[in-house]
Amino acid sequence: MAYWLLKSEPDAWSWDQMVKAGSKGTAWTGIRNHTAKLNMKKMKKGDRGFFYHSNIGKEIVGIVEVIKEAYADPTAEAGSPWVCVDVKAVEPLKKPVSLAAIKAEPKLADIQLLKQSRLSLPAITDGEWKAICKMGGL
DNA sequence: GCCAACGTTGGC
DNA sequence: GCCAACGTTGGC
Repeated sequence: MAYWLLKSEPDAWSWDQMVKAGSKGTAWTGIRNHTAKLNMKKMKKGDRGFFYHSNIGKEIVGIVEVIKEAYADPTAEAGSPWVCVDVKAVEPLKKPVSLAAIKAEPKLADIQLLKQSRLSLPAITDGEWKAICKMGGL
């Protein structure tokens, strides 16, 4: 089981919309970055990810689960290499974990989210996952 | 194959 | 609105 962090601008797609999509989930499309694409191809059904609000909020608000592995992104040009996955909301964090809190936590100093701030799909290690869940009250 | 210019993301 | 990080493009 691997862990990920999915960035989304709440203006475009928020946690509330993720929850409303229910168990059918939604396609997480629009990734146009090769590092993120490679990570997406590693995502397996059942993997979990944090749902992070970028720009507005700048905090982790919930947990999602991969329900469909990488396939051709329907929002990309036909024949382009871009892929997407389907994810569904699992549960919200009891207490959102802000970017400031992540930066302040020594255990999270090496987290890819901070190392590559522009990457929309960083990986999360087991240790980081546990630490953030705890910070989020789970 | 290098590097400058430029565009985009995302935090502040 | 600014700027740092960084990916991409295009000239050489």
